[in-house]
Amino acid sequence: MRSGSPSGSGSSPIDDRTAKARIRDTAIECFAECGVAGTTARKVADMAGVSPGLVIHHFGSMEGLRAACDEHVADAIRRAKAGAMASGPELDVFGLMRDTDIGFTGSYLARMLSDDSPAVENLVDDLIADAELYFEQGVESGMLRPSDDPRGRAVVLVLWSLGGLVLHRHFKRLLGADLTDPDLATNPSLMAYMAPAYEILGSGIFTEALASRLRSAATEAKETGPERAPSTQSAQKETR
Amino acid sequence: MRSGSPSGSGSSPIDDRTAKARIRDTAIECFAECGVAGTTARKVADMAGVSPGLVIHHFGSMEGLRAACDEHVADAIRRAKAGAMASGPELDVFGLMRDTDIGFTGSYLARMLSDDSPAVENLVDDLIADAELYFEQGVESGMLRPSDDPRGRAVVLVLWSLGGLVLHRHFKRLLGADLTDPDLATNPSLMAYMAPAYEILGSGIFTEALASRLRSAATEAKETGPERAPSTQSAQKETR
DNA sequence: TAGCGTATTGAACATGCGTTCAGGCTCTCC
DNA sequence: GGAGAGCCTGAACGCATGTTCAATACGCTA
Repeated sequence: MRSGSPSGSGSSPIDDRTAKARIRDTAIECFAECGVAGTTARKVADMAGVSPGLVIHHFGSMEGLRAACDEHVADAIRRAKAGAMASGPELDVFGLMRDTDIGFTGSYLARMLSDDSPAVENLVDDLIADAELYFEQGVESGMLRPSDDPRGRAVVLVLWSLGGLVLHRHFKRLLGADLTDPDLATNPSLMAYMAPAYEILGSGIFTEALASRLRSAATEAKETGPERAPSTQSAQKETR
Repeated sequence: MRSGSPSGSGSSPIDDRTAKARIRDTAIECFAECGVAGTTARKVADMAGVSPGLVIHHFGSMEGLRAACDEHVADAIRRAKAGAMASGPELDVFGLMRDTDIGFTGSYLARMLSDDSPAVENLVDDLIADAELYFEQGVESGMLRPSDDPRGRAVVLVLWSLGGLVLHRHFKRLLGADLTDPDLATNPSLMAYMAPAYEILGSGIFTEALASRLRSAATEAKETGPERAPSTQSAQKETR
């Protein structure tokens, strides 16, 4: 097997990555496609063309490999976002992966978001902080409506978007839109998702009649005191 | 160990479930808490107070157990929804779990949604069909705005909601709202999630200025022809 | 009471896993 | 040229897993 040493002459245009980098990239692909449980050291080793022992030698354990992948993907997304931010703020969070050039970033993130991982937690926190900033700028420039709870709105919108990414299989099945497509930016099928999403974000779904009813119910609930803690839903369920 | 036969006199108020039912319920709890990978036949058997062999004897294999749990949870949700529908349609999809009295339904669903499972797929399809119906009724009664794409809107809203359920750990961490709380209906902390959600669904987040800009960009894109396939985002990214 | 079928056990099996380790290979530097 | 360091292999180990199976306990029917 070829050594793939980075100190080589560079005459080989095929694959000049370190074996360690190759293992990491392969693992990201494998985690994204098979999930954490379906990814074994032997499978990664086979796909990367190395021995199982080398996987452990470079990353200490499978947990270490997983952590390295988390960090690498989080960094890639952060870099992409930083680049996007430098060239102008964005108003939406749906195009998170747009500028990330690593193909499996979306699928990988989709897998990892539902697990517990410090790196992913930090990434989510960053995305929300960024979104809150974007939204603030959007409000100032008159593009976005102000919110009673800017942070809450950012959290809900980012997590809805990321949740949609996690459920990308269902979106693909139901709308034909693949949110993890590496060529996200140029994929026309994405419109099946974006159009309804922008409709909702554009004007909401409630009519003014219902919205005012909900508002009055909420204020009423506040005045009655929080100990009754009636959910907003109760306003809709008065027929029951 | 006690037999737990269902043909008993019924004098034992402790647990009159069949061993098979006990295994299934325990497995749902275990799948919900530890995920598919973390759930082993021995662990389920221990928690249910039976031998590992009995788990396989009743369900054929771990895959069979998983399928039985899927079906059971899907049925429970469907039953709850049917009951709710009989007493009046609901306008939102956030209270999906509200009437489901089995504590781990929410957590279980959150785990299973991101995997592939025919039972869960059917359930999602049903939820979306129901939501589309609810929305239609809401439009007719003047509560909801009509949509250019009613099905697309239903798909996006249901999957955003379910995606939020999958990411419940992040919601809990960031807003303190636990979407998988068995006592969802009476949980006041849920407001931290519901308030921003209703704000977004109430009036959207775009101002009329941006909305009209997006609309004109979309029609322009349609007229230019689909072969260029510019995404809606391009309207926002003209500074880049 | 005898017989039968189901429920249940606990020991066993094969498999695949993560991980370890002794050793070979290939560079680099003295 | 020789020594050393790092990369890498492949066989091995111990372990946990899903599953099988013979044997036992129980409850119902005749």
